[in-house]
Amino acid sequence: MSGPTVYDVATAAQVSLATVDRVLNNRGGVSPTAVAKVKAAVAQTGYVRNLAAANLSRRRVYRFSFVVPSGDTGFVALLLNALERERLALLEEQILIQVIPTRAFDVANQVAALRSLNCDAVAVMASEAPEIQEEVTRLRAEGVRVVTLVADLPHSDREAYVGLDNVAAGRTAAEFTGRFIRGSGTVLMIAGSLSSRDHIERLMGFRRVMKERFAHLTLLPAVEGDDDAETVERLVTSATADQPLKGIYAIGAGNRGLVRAVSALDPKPVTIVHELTPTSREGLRDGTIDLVLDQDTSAAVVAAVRIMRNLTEMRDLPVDTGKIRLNIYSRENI
Amino acid sequence: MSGPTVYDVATAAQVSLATVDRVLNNRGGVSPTAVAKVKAAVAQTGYVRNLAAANLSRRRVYRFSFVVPSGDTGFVALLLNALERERLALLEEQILIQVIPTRAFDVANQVAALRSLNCDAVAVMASEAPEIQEEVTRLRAEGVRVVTLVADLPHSDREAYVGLDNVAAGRTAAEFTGRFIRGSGTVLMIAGSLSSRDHIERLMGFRRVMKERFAHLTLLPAVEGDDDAETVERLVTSATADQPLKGIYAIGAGNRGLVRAVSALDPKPVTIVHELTPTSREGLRDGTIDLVLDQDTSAAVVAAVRIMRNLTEMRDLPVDTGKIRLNIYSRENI
DNA sequence: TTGTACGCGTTATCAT
DNA sequence: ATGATAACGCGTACAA
Repeated sequence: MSGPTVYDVATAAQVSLATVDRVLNNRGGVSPTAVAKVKAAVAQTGYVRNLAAANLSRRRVYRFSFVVPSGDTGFVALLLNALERERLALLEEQILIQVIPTRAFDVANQVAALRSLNCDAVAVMASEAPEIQEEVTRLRAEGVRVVTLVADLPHSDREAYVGLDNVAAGRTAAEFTGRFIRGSGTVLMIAGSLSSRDHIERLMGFRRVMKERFAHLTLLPAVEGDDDAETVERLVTSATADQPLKGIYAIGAGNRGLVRAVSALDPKPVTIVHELTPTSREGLRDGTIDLVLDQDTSAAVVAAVRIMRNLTEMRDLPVDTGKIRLNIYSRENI
Repeated sequence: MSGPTVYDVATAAQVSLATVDRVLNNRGGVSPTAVAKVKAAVAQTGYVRNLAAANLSRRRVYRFSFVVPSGDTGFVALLLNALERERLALLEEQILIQVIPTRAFDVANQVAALRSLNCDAVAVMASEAPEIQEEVTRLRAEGVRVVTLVADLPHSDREAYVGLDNVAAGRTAAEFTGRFIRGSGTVLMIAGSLSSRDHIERLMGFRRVMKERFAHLTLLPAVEGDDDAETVERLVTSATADQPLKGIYAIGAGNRGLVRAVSALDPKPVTIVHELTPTSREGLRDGTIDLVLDQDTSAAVVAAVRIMRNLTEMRDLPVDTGKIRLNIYSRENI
């Protein structure tokens, strides 16, 4: 009923189970003729390996760590939630995940977190600092597979990146900003930090499309909001003191402050932000925010785990893609 | 190393393996005291079931069918591709999927397909005809679990629907149409068929938001394009003969014809279509199409399978949601 | 280079 | 109502 097994393959190939196994998992040490016989038998019987049985038998336990900034609001909160939601289901598949919170922007702390690791693979969300890159190479040298999460470390030894194509995200933001704005005017870009790679990439994409397709709009120099509500609020308020704003692209966190500032403006600027949090959702609903560009945190977690599993399993091979789809939310589709 | 097993639970609870199993999978026929003991033991030991072992042991083979219109272009082609892509991975989890192609709009043919079924569950994408609804009730009576795919049959005995929230899709289309269009003017809506529920729902949502938020735009009566390129092309051309169009919302298939017609127009109307196919992707790239609303076919297949498995497994219980996320594609994020 | 035999954790089939 | 025990299909020592 349930398909041919290794045993069937063995009989068909006239060899033993062990030989079949060696061929199937190409462990070597098998005569060419035996290899051929087994391969023929596999083809003939239509054998497909039973994953459940395989996993059970070798009872491997995967130990994966997630090193992410702590935080109980905004995007990281969503990420941590997603992690907790997935935890049990993953446990049933013998995947143990450990979440190691770090302090955002505190490189020493993040390095310490990476140092204390004891796992098969790790997903890191950290600043792009030399110390951290070094830590990554060290981990890799020790045989730990590492993937970056949300913010890439492209010049490190990381083997995969899971997250948005941030340049594309910026381009998309620009496209909608440009198409939503009536007439000409000025646009403000607020990054969280200008030394954070993902933010810089978003800025790049945004600027480029603005220049290519919406040259009638003026871009103010990008400012840093420190991912902090108060700072963001202040920046918006002071920018509007000089001239009216037609558009705002908020690249980082601190949307609570943004919403406060924007709702006080009379011709409301077209406002596009990142990450679908309770705050941005509310902003969408009441019209303060026009569009939310979101990266699905559950999808990110799932993708990261899948890549880490493939990595620790096949030692490398299939280059799994970690691109997370950019979700666009507007008032009508939240 | 790899966590407590049923055996550990049994010892801790001072009962046999069989009793533990009965409690864990609530099969009944266990004394309340035993139930309590087992539950306590589970909590105390921190037992988590090993999925691989479970799957292996019950070696159930799930037989799922997908009844979908045949077609080698457009949306169904994407769906069929997704099905083929998933097939192998699903096989490894003892899930056998069979795809049964039908002729679109040919009710007799679809009924025949449903009649010939031999499986545990089926995902149907079919017209909303009484004969089909009847067939669904018959299947259900025979113990086959049925879910609808992409197009719902809400008044049938189907147990779940996997697909878009079509009203929300229509609302979203309207929002972007309204925001992209400059000034006032008229908008054309082309459905595939006005007796197809998903299309009607999209129309509803579109009309409602247009009326609520963009009353300065005039809606032409919806026309039927029969999901056919030639027809769609003709409709667009004849509509523009009467007046210039500011916007087009194409709800069904036939985008090749749409692209041909639109690219001949000089002030190009804002054009929003459904499903990311090679044609619509190309339209996005060359500017003929402004936005593509897409439902991820892989996601739909995965969701359908998950629901069918849960359905055939737990006889009902967890009301799994089959809502597929609406993906919005523009020129900058394809 | 090849083969044998046991164990993985769960479910299911028998008895009791 | 409860318990013992045999599969399930694969990986892997260990033996030959």
